Amino acid sequence: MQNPNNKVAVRYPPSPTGNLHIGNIRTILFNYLFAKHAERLGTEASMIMRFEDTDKERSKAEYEQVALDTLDALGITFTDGPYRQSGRTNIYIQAIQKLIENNMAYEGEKSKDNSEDRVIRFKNPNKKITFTDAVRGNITIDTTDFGDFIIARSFNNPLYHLTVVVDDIDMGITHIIRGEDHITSTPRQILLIEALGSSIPQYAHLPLIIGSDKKKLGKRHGAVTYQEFEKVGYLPSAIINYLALLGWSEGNDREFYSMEELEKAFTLENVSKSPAMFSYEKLDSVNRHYLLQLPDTVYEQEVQKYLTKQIQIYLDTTNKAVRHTILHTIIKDRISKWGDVQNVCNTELSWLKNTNQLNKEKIAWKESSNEATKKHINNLITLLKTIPKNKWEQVTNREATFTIKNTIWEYAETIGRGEVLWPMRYSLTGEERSPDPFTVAFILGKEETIARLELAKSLL
RNA sequence: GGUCCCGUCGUCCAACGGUUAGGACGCCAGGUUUUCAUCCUGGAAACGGGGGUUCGACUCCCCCCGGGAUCACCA
Repeated sequence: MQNPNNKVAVRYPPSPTGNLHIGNIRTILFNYLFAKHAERLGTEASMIMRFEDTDKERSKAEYEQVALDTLDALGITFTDGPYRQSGRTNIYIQAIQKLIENNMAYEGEKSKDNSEDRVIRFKNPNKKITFTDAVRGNITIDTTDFGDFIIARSFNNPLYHLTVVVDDIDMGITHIIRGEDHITSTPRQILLIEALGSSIPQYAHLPLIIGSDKKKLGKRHGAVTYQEFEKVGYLPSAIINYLALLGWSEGNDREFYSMEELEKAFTLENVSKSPAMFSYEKLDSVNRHYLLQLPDTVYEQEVQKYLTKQIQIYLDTTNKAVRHTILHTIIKDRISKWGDVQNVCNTELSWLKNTNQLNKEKIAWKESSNEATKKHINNLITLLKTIPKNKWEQVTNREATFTIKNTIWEYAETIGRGEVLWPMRYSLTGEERSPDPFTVAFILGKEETIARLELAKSLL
């Protein structure tokens, strides 16, 4: 653990060459959690936002804003920045000059493109570097293989390895927490740090998030940027919770954590070493958990944004109890994320608009005869007619559903539930799958329910 | 191919020398007011292989095998 008097500084260094994807976010999240955890223990912690945009060809300002918005949406904050490497060229030039003066770097042969620039190479001392990784322990790599690697295209065109090192030193970064894909480049950065006369920070290399093919998660694995997840309708709390558990656990079987709880529990020691496969199914299930915990008012407000136009219009014309039943009982039971709402509207609620054609063959239950079914429907009509209209259309709660059920139940039990209930449900919806017949009848109202039953009866 | 990293159910994580190897997702079965969904209960499902060390190894060591990352004038 950190000494309370120590400072801790981490950085979020995306390069704005595309939207933040799930791997970037997980790395940033772990940096954030590490810093916050230290802070809770009394250590002064700073999180530095830094855009690494030295690749002028691919970097775009719009991506920076999207990245900032993404972190904001997820509740991941930073204390310094955002900095931009493109605006810090002078610092890099100074570093390059210092290296050249100290005979640790030199101008190499002419750049291979058409410019007049001469590349700057680092004079590799060719030695073995051992560093301690907070996740994996000691790692030793011989830097001889790297040769005199290039650190800048020209004096005012520094390259990645130089800029990260200079920035990390300049910004006082104490902990570099990044993806496992950076392990091999760590020694060459350490070489640079030593040449610049600074001390080596603590490293922690996180296991990669992989796709179902076990390869590093990327575009070809489908939706991987936050924007895509947002569009499909995942909750930030679910994404955070799921991502935190991809490559980390408290050491027990706990499954759910709020951001605050993560801040309290997170330690680098509990980060796992092996890669983690991303599972949309598991994310769905975590998301459903959080969806169910939303307060009714919040849920209703959000779910409306995803309703189909027809359902929205329908809900505007109906009473409170029906509206509540559709939103909370029918839809909520069938979605794990907002993006599922539309599909439920189109399938499980298709019967609301009364355009479903009844297939005569499907009205009767299994081996049941049309004749018997016709009789049951007729009896149902008789029973249902005994329910007063005002009782059917209870506006305060779903009591009407139970009234309908109670009225029919004894008959259904006597004859056989399937024999009676299937024809009723099918006649009302014209669908092989739908909510239960009592709920459907309640929503449809007395007149419509009886009309549909009469229609089905006439077909038999 | 060189170098480096990793290796517990299909997947995500537990068990850090002694457990019937545990939880979750998914899957299967049964149940809960007919169907679908929800919910409940139950079930199948793993220590990559071989040597050691030890009274005792998933846990420690070595070898093999397997998977991945990285080897840019990208970051």
